[in-house]
Amino acid sequence: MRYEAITIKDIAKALSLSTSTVSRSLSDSHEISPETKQRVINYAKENNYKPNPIALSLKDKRSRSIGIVVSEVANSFFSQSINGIESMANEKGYNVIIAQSKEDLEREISALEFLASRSVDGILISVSSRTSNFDHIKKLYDRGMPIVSFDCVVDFEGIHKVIQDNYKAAYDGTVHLINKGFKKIACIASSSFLSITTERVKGYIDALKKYEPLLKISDIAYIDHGGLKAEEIFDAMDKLMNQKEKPDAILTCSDRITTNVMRYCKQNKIGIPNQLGLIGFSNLDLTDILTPSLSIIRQPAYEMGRKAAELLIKMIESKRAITEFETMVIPCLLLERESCTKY
Amino acid sequence: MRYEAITIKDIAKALSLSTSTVSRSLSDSHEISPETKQRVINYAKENNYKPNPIALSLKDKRSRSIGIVVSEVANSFFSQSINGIESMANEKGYNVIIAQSKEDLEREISALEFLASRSVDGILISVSSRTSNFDHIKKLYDRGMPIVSFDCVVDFEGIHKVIQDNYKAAYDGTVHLINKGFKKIACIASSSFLSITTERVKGYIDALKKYEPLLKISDIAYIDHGGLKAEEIFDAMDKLMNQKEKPDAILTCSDRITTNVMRYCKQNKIGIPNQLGLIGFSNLDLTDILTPSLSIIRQPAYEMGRKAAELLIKMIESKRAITEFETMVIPCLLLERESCTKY
DNA sequence: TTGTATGCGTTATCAT
DNA sequence: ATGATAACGCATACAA
Repeated sequence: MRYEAITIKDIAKALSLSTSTVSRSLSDSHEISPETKQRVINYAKENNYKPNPIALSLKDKRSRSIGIVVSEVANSFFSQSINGIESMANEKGYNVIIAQSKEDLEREISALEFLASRSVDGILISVSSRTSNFDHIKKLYDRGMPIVSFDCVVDFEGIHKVIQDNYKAAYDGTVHLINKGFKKIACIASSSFLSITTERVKGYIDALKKYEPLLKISDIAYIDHGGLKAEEIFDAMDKLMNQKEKPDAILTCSDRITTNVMRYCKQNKIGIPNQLGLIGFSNLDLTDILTPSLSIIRQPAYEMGRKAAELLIKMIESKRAITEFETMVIPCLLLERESCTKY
Repeated sequence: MRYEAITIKDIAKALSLSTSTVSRSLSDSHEISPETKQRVINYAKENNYKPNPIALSLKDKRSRSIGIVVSEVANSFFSQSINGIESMANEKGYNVIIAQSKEDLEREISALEFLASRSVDGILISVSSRTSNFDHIKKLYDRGMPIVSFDCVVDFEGIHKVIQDNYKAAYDGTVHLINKGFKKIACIASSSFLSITTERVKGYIDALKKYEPLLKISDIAYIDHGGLKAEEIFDAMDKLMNQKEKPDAILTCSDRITTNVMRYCKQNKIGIPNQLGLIGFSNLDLTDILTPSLSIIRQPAYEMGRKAAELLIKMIESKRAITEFETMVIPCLLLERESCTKY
């Protein structure tokens, strides 16, 4: 025996009114007599009337819900993003439906279809690290679905993007290592076709160039599948560390890469920073105390989530694209070892 | 210009059929001629027809979505739980709507109302650490909403619960410290009225009792507000460590407590385990390499999420409570320092 | 000021 | 084998 919510019809019957009178009373229409209005409102309140959102959705052709597609919920960056998205959505009266791509293109496509067929009003997506072709997203976008892309962004004409200041963060991080006296700085990044990768790598290279005479050649390794498997990252480290001229420091360009490089160093008894300098993108709680010397680039996950959700809802409610800008850039936070304790 | 999905009506018009014929063809009714059926199916496929889930929801009075209420999405335990919930829900054709209580009773109540009014078919909840009264949940439950409680569970007659083996994990963890030779083991736990707290503390005390002659008196500190603020945990540590007879080891009974005790030790240069033994509940990635001696109790977040979702969906689809059992207990995993590298 | 009728997309129950 | 109609809950254009 499932709970049956009270409807407008029930109220109408109880008060011997028509449904339209009840409906109008509840929406505080001025064309209803004060007494009737009060009677209805009182009865509704007493019986805890709540409009059925599904009926409203059917009528209005909108569900007041937004979909999120990320590769993995159980990832500190994304869970913090979702936190931001949820808080903004909640403020605006939307709810949030989650789907995971698990770093897999097929699953990403079906997640999008799933959300679209669930009639969300709009979608926030950070593409998987295996997504090099954006046709499935463009198709949906072209059919009119409001979409905002964040972090691992999609790149085609017109779509709105919310990103971190990847270039600057990587540049500053590299300079930080240089200032600490490291001479041969390597870089480990994600899939080479992701914009976050190319931007971060560019920041890294530009920093090296600027200080070129001081430095040995650069060394970049790419990890292709989101670094879901630790081994791929360990292999990259093996390769880097077994060279004749091995690096004395590393810039790690994703949460998972940072974590697993630390794990690698631990297992192979490579001291940080005595034997190897390290600065990495990471949103994991605890990285701040991991070693006395680790510096971290915190990604503005929460803020990005809020901004992306705000933008998406604006698009939904204006019923067409916002034209003011296309890409919103949010700065990262460089936590140097000294300031880590403030966290 | 929003994308308008094709409807049964459109198909009917295009093929000069009635909506009922189209509907029946699509549901593969035997009372439709094979030719007509094929024509409809082909047309539907070509035009990418998808039934409108909102219309179905209105008709069937079910939305094929389940709500989740947790204190905080950006928490490794809960994001892993959500991962499990999402994967199970996805398999069963449900989607997942998320709401956060932020460790606040008011927000928990409104989150529940929000979900109920959004017509989810059922709710998974882990109550906030400020929730000592379960009336708001019982009310919803008594009105017929299927609810499964997990982790921080609700306790009233009849409600299904999915929990960790809190007692055993705390017991084993304490014994682990005893076996390592620690003599005065303190315990820091969450709100004293939460079942996870009482169970864990009981495990801790029973372990101490068993080895009593060897050990000094026990020492328990409770952290009341989910440990959202690090200071509360730092204060508890100050108090513990400034006693005449300070502990030589600590059992930390939540993710956040474990993290912040580590942070406290780092800041106060307390070596683990030389100056202080430590074993703690934690699902944070990286804790495994934090110090060479840290042992961890991993909570089965993903599995709990899957089990809880499975149970909830079973309740929803059977349209009444499952009567076989009430509480499902899932074991934790004790990761001792040696085995941590296997993680 | 209030009531009646219609439509949102779908399926079930009647007809035919 | 197919079509017409009602119903799910709500809002609104149209009548009265």
